[in-house]
Amino acid sequence: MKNIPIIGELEQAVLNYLWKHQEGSVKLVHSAIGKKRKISSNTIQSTLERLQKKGLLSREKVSYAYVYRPAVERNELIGQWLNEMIDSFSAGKSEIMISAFADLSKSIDSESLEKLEELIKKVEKKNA
Amino acid sequence: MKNIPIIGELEQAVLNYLWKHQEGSVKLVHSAIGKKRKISSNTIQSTLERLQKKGLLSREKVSYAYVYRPAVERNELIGQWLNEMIDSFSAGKSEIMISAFADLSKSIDSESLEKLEELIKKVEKKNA
DNA sequence: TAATAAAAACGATCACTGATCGGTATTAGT
DNA sequence: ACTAATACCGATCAGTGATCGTTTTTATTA
Repeated sequence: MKNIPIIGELEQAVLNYLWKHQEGSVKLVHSAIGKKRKISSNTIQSTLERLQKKGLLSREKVSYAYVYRPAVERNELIGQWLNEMIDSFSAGKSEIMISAFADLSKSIDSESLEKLEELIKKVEKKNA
Repeated sequence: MKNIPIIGELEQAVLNYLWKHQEGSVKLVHSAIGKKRKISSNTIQSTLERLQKKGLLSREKVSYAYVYRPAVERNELIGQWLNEMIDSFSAGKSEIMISAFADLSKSIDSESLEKLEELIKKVEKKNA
């Protein structure tokens, strides 16, 4: 649960692909995002391996190729990362929440607002 | 407004110090956090310079030493990072907000909850 | 079972960046 | 002008992401 790894640009793209498509082999991922970048299959392979070592992907051998899958949810990852950030800057969680919200609120939809309100009510009741 | 820099451990500590104390010279910062780490004044100095180059600190010459100050608010910085993170993972801002909130809600105080509620109401009115 | 083709594993290089510090150049007071 | 404090310069070292060529493994099939 320690060290949330910071990841590079290609790693990010690969993760995004896998979050969207559930799974992928070296070949698939290379076809999807490697070819446009004109990088070799090997580069994709080592990127997948790196992500797996970091615990962000899991893999399973199917026939004689690995199939990689995300080992963490996207939101979970961002949440952990945010938490780590907040802790290392010893910032107040509530304040961050609020100021982040003020920033993001421009692009938040009314449905989500309702969900947030519900959550808040729940927490308030619990704390009462 | 591009490239928000990721920062190292010492840089973090230095930033934390300056956020807490408003300002500091090389000497001061070194006394406060450099000595414990048994690192030279120069190391602190180049760290301050690096942060300044990144736009996270400003500085002003007082007599013949620089005084460094934070150029960004802590919350603002974290907010920007969070935003960048969310964008680069093309995640839905609303969902992130909600799931992050669910995570952090355990440690959020009632005062902050009220603030959040107010903010939400404001946004709702605007969107109405 | 031996050959083959596909994929994995290994390891090397390169670039960038944070941490670290020694030495040299500046500069503000006396 | 002299001196001490400080800034500036540049060098080294370590970690890591990106990149790829080469070697090894392995599942299939001839």
